[in-house]
Amino acid sequence: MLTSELLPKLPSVFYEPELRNEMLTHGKFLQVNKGDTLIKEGQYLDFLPIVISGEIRVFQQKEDKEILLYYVREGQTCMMSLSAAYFNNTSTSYGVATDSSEIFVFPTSMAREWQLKYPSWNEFLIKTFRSRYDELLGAFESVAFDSIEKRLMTYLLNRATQENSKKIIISHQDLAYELGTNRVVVSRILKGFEQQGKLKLFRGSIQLR
Amino acid sequence: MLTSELLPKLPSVFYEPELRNEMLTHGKFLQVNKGDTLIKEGQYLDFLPIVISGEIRVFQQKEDKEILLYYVREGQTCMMSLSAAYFNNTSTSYGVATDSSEIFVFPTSMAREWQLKYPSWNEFLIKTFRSRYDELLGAFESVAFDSIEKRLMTYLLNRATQENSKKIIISHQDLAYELGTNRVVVSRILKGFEQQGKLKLFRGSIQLR
DNA sequence: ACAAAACGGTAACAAAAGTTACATAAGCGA
DNA sequence: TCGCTTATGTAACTTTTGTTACCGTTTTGT
Repeated sequence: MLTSELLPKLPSVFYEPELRNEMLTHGKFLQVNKGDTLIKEGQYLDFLPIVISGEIRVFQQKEDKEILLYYVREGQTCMMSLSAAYFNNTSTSYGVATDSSEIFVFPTSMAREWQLKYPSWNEFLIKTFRSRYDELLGAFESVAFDSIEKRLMTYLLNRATQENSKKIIISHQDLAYELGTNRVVVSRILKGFEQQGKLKLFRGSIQLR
Repeated sequence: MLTSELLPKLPSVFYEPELRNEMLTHGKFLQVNKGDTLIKEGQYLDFLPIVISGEIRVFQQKEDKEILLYYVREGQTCMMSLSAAYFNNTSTSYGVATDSSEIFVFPTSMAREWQLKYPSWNEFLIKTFRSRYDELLGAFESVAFDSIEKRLMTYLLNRATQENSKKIIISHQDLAYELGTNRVVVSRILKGFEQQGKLKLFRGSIQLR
């Protein structure tokens, strides 16, 4: 239902009142808990989610190895859902909430309709495709060209920037998951960084300097 | 100029006569030679190319290492051009003709206009985004999860399928470039495949069984 | 025909990353 | 508090991949 208190919650991209009304009519807000799986490989997606608050971690998985693709944050939607929306494909990635998050979902069938009706929605779609593509390309380059040592430092610096804090709260094991490598490898490299004075290690966190 | 002999040359995606007319009015056909570089990293793109015949190889490069992203073939356009068309970005990939090819180019400024005017063009754009994304994701997975041995075999099998021939004409050095590795590594693995009876090696070509 | 370039084989070694194993310490729940 | 789980440290070893060097053969350009 369209109420004045819900309206402000949709990202400002959707500035056209008419589009906002349609979104609120056809979609709904959902609360997801930390650790909830929103998208699984092979899953058929009939809804399209926009993140209102919180964060969704999107990654690839194969056997027991996983590797980070990107995060979906406030006002963004995810690529797999989008493309599934257009081609009735199933997802090939996983999406898990890293925090308790609020998302807004609506039927994929609306996405195409709106694209023709609302230039702002169309713009949003193209922008999403583009930025997700760029992020994936970045991840690709990093995996294809960089050593694990470099990827690890890049990850830490990105987190620090993103969270605006030099203290990064994560275990070595989880770092290994993010990079698609092994805990022992991560511990080894981190210890090296510490000895070079680049950071300080604590149980469960890393202090960058 | 719009002539009846040129009309059939545009891919059938653009079935709307009006769109075809516009394309032919604003764009032109270009002949490129084998080895010509169409797109360079950092290059500003003010045209959007559609491949009519031949093949464009799109890859990433960093220092002296390069690695294949995908090929642009008949009726397709490339992601970097597309996204550059929409956001005035420069390219971060390279595009080189693997054969003498014919491409159709038109100003990027038209792409946005047409998107609102012609559903078929819009469809083409979204489809391109989607399929390029999928291809990139495939390349990512392969680099992230597979050994070079597996990637090499996958590459050969793909080529065989694509060209509908079990004889693949390529040197070890060029195979190494495609996979972003070293010639000696490729020779070593290929020799192993040969000893396992999976293929037969010739100078400049590989015969799959 | 001749020299130069391209192609492939292979050895020997180096570096990067993954694996196994075991140890200590910190936190946590009953 | 006690026992279990999680987090980390580290050694020793293996596997994978990359590097350098050198060889002979084939192809190509002039």
